[in-house]
Amino acid sequence: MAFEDTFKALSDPVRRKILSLLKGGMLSAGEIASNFDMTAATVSYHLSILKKANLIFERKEKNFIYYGLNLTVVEEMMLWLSDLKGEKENAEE
Amino acid sequence: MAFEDTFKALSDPVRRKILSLLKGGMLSAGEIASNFDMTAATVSYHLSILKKANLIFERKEKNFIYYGLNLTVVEEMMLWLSDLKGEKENAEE
DNA sequence: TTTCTAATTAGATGAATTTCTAAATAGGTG
DNA sequence: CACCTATTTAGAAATTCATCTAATTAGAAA
Repeated sequence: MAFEDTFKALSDPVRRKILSLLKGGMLSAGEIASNFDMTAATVSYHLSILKKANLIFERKEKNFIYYGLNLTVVEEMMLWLSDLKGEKENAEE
Repeated sequence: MAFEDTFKALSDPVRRKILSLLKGGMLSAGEIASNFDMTAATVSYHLSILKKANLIFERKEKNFIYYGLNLTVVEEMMLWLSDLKGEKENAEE
């Protein structure tokens, strides 16, 4: 839910791969899980972390749950990173 | 040393604060540590993780060790993040 | 060379993370 | 309703992580 959570969420390779998968469009929990060599429960755990970090959203349809990318928080991360770089060239402290 | 390590390194608030401190220029391990409420040993541990992730470099001088920002890997992270965003608008996959 | 200062390494410990299996929820279908 | 399918939740085990204290390394200075 906070900045902190976004960085934490991105720190795991499984979660980064989930986000990459979702670049192609929304996918159900099961479709996502089929890309990994781990149980659906474990993937569900990772989805919950991405959801808490606001990196994905869900839409229920029938008895499926579809997940999609939410990129608004990614902007904030990029701002933080470019600030790290920016001050070097401009040296306007 | 890898992409993985960069994200992991950035996932901790102490380490992010260290990077922010270094925006102002190089600092010795002791100067960095004085900004935190933890032992120098612990800060040293965080520095070692940032170093492994290639986010900082060190220069020894007298019996001090000065640390400075290394921003080349930050570029890679930003590319990864903007790719996440990029494919949405262009939809060229 | 002995001592002081700066910093890291080693080892221990508690907390957080990732994973699994088993059970629970919940929406369709016969 | 009874059952099937999709997914999550609960609880436990294994691993990783952040932190501390104590010891070590290494350079500077007396």
